Amino acid sequence: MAKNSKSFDTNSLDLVAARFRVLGDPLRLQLLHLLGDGEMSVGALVEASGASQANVSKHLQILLRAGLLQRRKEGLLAFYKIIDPSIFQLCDLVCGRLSEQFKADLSAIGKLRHPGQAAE
Amino acid sequence: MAKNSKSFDTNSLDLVAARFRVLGDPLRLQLLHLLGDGEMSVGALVEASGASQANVSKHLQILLRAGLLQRRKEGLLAFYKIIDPSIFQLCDLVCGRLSEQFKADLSAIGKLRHPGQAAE
DNA sequence: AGCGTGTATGATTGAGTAGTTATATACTGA
DNA sequence: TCAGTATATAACTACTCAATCATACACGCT
Repeated sequence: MAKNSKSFDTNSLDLVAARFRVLGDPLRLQLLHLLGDGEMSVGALVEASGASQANVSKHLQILLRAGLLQRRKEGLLAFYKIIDPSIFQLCDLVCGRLSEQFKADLSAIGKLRHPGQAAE
Repeated sequence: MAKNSKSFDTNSLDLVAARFRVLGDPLRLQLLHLLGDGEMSVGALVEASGASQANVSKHLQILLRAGLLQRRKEGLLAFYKIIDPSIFQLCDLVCGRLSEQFKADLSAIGKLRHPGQAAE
């Protein structure tokens, strides 16, 4: 019998957390977004992102090893593309939630100016 | 006119990445999962998670400041609860994707043992 | 072969942060 | 008031990791 009643073991939590951490970098999100329109070469991603070649390449490896990207070599060029576009659902969920929070925060700030009978 | 054609400015990417990073820690995911069944006190979370009181409290502050949790004080106790259960959709998406990848990896390993004309 | 281009990678540095320990704060009850 | 309990926080350590620089690797060309 398990010592506690958690329905997830530590290992699963680590895996999910690691996946979230892969998405937790602005440059990686930008690369994913750029690849949303289709396959691109490293050079094209470097130019479009404005980041250094070494840095772009390194982040592409991280996304590749995470199983989010696919790599195809053609002559000198390496083309990357998104394997499963469902990641964008993740980003959309986060974006939607963030903008909701912003709206709520703005509303809260508004209320601060009318501290009337705030029944909180 | 924007200098480039990216549809996201750097700031939005930072915000989304920061939100993903909040979810990128196993203990925070565990706390969120525990809170999935409803409001809990810090002490209860400490016991259920097995982590130290200081650590649990710190991670709760992170989730609180991120706008994922709500806090209610009752006497000595502090109760936390999830504001928007839609975060679990995020976790579900990630879990689903991860298990798909595992299945694919297993299948790939299987193919290694029959390098012949493996027709999947 | 050597040269040039595109991409990957090792070494290093610096920033961020998870965990611990100890302490501070807030509340309850005697 | 003081003692005790629940929670938050400060100081510290150790680790992770993003960015840069330099270099290695892979491929096409002449």
